[in-house]
Amino acid sequence: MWSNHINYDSDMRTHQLVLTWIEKQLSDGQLSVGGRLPSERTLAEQLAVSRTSVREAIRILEAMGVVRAGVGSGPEAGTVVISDPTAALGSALRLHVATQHLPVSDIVETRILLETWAAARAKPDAPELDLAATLLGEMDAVERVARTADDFLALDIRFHLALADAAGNAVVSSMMGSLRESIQGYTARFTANLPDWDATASRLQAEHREILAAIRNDDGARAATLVAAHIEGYYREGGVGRPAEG
Amino acid sequence: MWSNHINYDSDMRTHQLVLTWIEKQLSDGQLSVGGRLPSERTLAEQLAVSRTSVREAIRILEAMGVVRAGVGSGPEAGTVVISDPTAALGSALRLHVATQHLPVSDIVETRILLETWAAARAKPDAPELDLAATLLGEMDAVERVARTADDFLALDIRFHLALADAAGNAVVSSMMGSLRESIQGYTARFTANLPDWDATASRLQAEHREILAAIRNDDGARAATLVAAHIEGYYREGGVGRPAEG
DNA sequence: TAGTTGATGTGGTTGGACCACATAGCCTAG
DNA sequence: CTAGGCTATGTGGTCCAACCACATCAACTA
Repeated sequence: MWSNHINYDSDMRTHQLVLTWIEKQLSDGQLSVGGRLPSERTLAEQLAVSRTSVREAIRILEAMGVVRAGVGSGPEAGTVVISDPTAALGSALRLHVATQHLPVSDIVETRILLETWAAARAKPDAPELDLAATLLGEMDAVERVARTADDFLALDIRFHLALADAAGNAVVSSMMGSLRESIQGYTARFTANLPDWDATASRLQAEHREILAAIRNDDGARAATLVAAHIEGYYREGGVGRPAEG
Repeated sequence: MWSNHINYDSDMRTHQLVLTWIEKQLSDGQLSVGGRLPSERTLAEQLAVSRTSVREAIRILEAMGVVRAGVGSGPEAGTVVISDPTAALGSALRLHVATQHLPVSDIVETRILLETWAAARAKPDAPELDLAATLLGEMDAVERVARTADDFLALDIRFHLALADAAGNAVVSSMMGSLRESIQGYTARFTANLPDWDATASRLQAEHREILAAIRNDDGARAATLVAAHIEGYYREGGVGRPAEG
């Protein structure tokens, strides 16, 4: 029933045939990250389909973050296999938020779930924590010099992603990134309306340091608690998107 | 007519322009689930692009689970807006697993995380639990009559998804579904090799009933513990350890 | 009245053409 | 001999004009 057998004579749409062929190349290891697909014209000829169908398949893979297409010649050109799961998940989540079928509150709630788990699981000596510490310093610098929320938030996102990465689970990392991306505009919108950004930034930084310290002390439970409070507090301060009572 | 304020950056690829236009229609509520897009030819003319570019955009939306394209005439034809986030996330995860950049162990781990949370959060009177109970009965019937692992597993998946749905978080539900889909072939592969399927099925059913009972008793903590043991035990029985990482 | 048949409109597919781009390599001026 | 410019080549990006299979509906026919 779940056989991996490919029926090339079925009523499958042409671009799906191409898609299946490429996915099989990936599964079999004949194509891997960094590798390049045959040119669109070559692929069309090999699979006996039109270039249009090949392009539709490639467009899907591009949207999924599996390939990157580049014009011209040289190493940057052609269609090359990459691996950017966050792009695909983020686009999908953003689109479905647009259809009103994915409440922002559910996204925030899921983010808390994943990030809390990551904080609890992160090892005190994870190298990603060094990056997180560096980012904290940069946020301090931004606060002293420019005091712009945008720059601070960009670093804040990278800090939280670094914490998630420290848990060592690629799926959780990707999902975290995509969740952030899908509500990025939403977050920035009410951040701009905060009454006292400097105070907020200072508080966020203090909380960041507490979280990092807890992880460094191997106190996963405390780190998780702090992370949950940190995120919930931030969104509550914006006066929006409070997840259901819990 | 379409006096939107989209930034028509000249460096944007044509299909992305179409994508942006459609996404804006969704955000503005001028397009919603159940609604139909203009025909490909009409859309091409309105946006002053080729039908090819329109089709590439639609192909992406289709892969993202945002639209469904149907030929012919009538209510089932045309390109209609749907909302199937699971399809997009599942395809993306499956593709990236194929590129060896998302370890199956990470997916299983994430599944345990999400499903444990869902079990702990599900309300005892959630209507989805009735469906879960019905599915348990059907699994019993399958076991008595046919004893095929495939049919049983199909119901098993629906049971677990029902539990996830009971938590009332659409993002978690979608992610759960996509995680299952992405490792479906993987799961079925070693299930076929289990030494005594009947015994395994009976044990799984007993555990299912325990989990459901715990949720009905409003004992979220116990339900979560049972779910974690249930999933971990299943994958362990299949002789699947954590894939070597390095 | 019941069945057939054609018109209409949908997405699906194809081949060909042209464009912008980026490299590699030849080729000329100095 | 070198440095610069120019051309050949190959890539993806875009567009067009067909044709197909399909599904409905309305007009027509027995």
